[in-house]
Parts: sequence; structure tokens; C-alpha cells
Amino acid sequence: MFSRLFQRVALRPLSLNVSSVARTAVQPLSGAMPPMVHTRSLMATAYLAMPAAKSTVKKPAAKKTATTTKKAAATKKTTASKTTATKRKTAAKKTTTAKKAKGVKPKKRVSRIAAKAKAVKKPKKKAAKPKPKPTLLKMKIPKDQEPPKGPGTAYIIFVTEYFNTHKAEGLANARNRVSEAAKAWQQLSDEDRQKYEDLRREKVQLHNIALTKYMETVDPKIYRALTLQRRAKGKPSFRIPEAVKSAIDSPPIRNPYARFVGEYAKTIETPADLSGLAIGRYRFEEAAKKWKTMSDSEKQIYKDATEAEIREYEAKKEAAV
DNA sequence: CAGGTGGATATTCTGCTGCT
DNA sequence: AGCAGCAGAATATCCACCTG
Repeated sequence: MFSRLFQRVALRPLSLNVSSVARTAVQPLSGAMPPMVHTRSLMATAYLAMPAAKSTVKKPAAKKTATTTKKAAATKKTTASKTTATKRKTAAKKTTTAKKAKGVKPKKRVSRIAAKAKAVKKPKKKAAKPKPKPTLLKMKIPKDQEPPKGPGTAYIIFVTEYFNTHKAEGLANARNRVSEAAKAWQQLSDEDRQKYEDLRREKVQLHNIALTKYMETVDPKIYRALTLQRRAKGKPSFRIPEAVKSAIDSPPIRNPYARFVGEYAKTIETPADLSGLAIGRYRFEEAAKKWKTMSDSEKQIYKDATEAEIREYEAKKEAAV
């Protein structure tokens, strides 16, 4: 009986409260370091909609057009086709501090190019499989069902605005315009830049609200498909920004055992020679041992607490309807 | 013209344990 | 999924420029 209820509760994460998100989303504005607004998570989300081949294939050709002034950057970026996967690896290396060996990159590039080549050859299989059944993995996600895209950076906002205001001046091509925008950006005073930073924060808030709305209304099937397709591409699982996550309407209901562990773990003294995962393992094992020695009536306390929480949740739900 | 890019850095998540 | 704990991995964010 419990498990069924838990399952039901567990399915709720998609049900969010927009107004509370608006609230939490606004808060990050204070303080020097805005507490995680996860703009990028949405950008990352955008990858879902972005054919992997698009980003990987395009780059190499584009790189050729790099100006000579960009020499250094160009060499740095010869690995233009780097995807987030590579990025992830480099990031991982970074966290291990001194590990960062630059000579590693070429290797990756080669393997990725090889992978690309393989990917290109694939289509042959299509003929062999004339009727691939529509699965979530292959399901096409309609444009309007894709998660909202991220707000971009202050600079992006500036460039956008720059383009709009200089549209009529007949500037050469887009690339020159970007260069001009970049120069203009550099000439901005700190104050002016701050304006764009403020704008960005506003956009982040709006974006969090949009994402919340999306999470509320998205077809669960679509959401599942997005998740599966993302995983299939080797992308990390979809992460819901904290500001949105915290808007989930009610806390999860803890099962009796979890409730007990939470309480009992505080009383366990961990041997000094343990660290990291070993500590957690030790505590769980100790808690499990204890749980087994407990009588039904002792356990009943925790069961009652859980049931009470469930009743409370049900009542709240009723009231909301 | 919206957003991708890489490197540095800040922040968050995962794994792992047993049980419900 | 949730309970605890934390090392290490993964991801977000930033800038400045670039791209299709």
C-alpha cells in the first residue's frame, strides 16, 4: 500500500507551482553572487532540440574563416567540433586540478572525427529496417513542445540590442556587425554593462517562470522522450533549475524506513578511519541492523508518521481542488 | 540574431549502502 | 524516492567572439 502511494507521490515532480517559482526566481537578485539561476541548464536543454550533427559538422568549415588576429584562438579552437561531451571530460579533468594535460585534446578530436564518420555511414541500416516502430527514443519532439531556451548572457543581450539599433545603418555582413558590436561592448562603461547584466537577470526570472510553466504543461510522454533521447546522445540527464525545483508544491513523503534512518543516523558514531562513501555505507548498515532488531510496535511509530503525512497531503490536495 | 564556443571557476549532483 | 555523508564528477556560469 505504501509503495503505491509513494509511487504516486514520486510522479508529482512535474506538477509545479508557478507563482512560487516566480517568487523563488526573483530572489537570486540580491548578493554579489546570485545563487544559481541555471540559465545554462536551459541552454543545455536546447541541445535536445539541436541535432547533434549540426554543431559537430558545421564548425570545421567555419573555423577556416577565422581572421589572422585570432591565430591563437584559432589554434586553440581547431577542435572546433568539440561537443559538450568533450567539454564534460575537460571539466572533469579540471576538477582534478593539476591533471590538465593539454596534449590529450588531439586524441579526442581524432576519435570524435572517427565517430562522426561512422555516424555518416549509418544511413545504410535504414534500408534494412524499413519499418522502425515509433519509440520514445525516435519520437520527434514538436517545436512547441521543446523546453524554453535559456536567456543568454549579458553580452548576447547587448549584441541583440546592438543589431536592432543599427539595423538601418546598412552595416556590411553579419560577421562585421558582430565585430562592431564586440568593440562597442568593450567600450561600454561598467555602469552600462551592469544594465545588461540586470536585464539578463530579469530574463533569467522570466525564463524560470517559462520553464515552470513548461514543466507543468508538457506531455509526460514528450518529457520522457526528451529524457531518453538526451541520454541516448550521451548527454547528462535533464536538470531542473533550483529556482524551479523549489517550486514543487509539497515536500516528498518519506517512507517509514527512511524516516527511521534519518532519525537514527544522527545517533551513530562513525569510526574515525572511515571517509567519503564508507561513512554513508557504515551508517546505512548500522541503521539496517537496528531496524531488523526492532519490534513491530517500535516500527509502528514510523509507519504512523508516514501515514499521517500522506493524509495531510491528501487533505491539502482536496482543499486545493 | 539567438545562442554556441572554450577555459576557468563556482555550484550541484552522483554514487553507495538497506529498506519500504 | 527518500534517509546521511562526502569525495569526486558533472554541470552552470562567465566573457568575448563567432556562427549559420
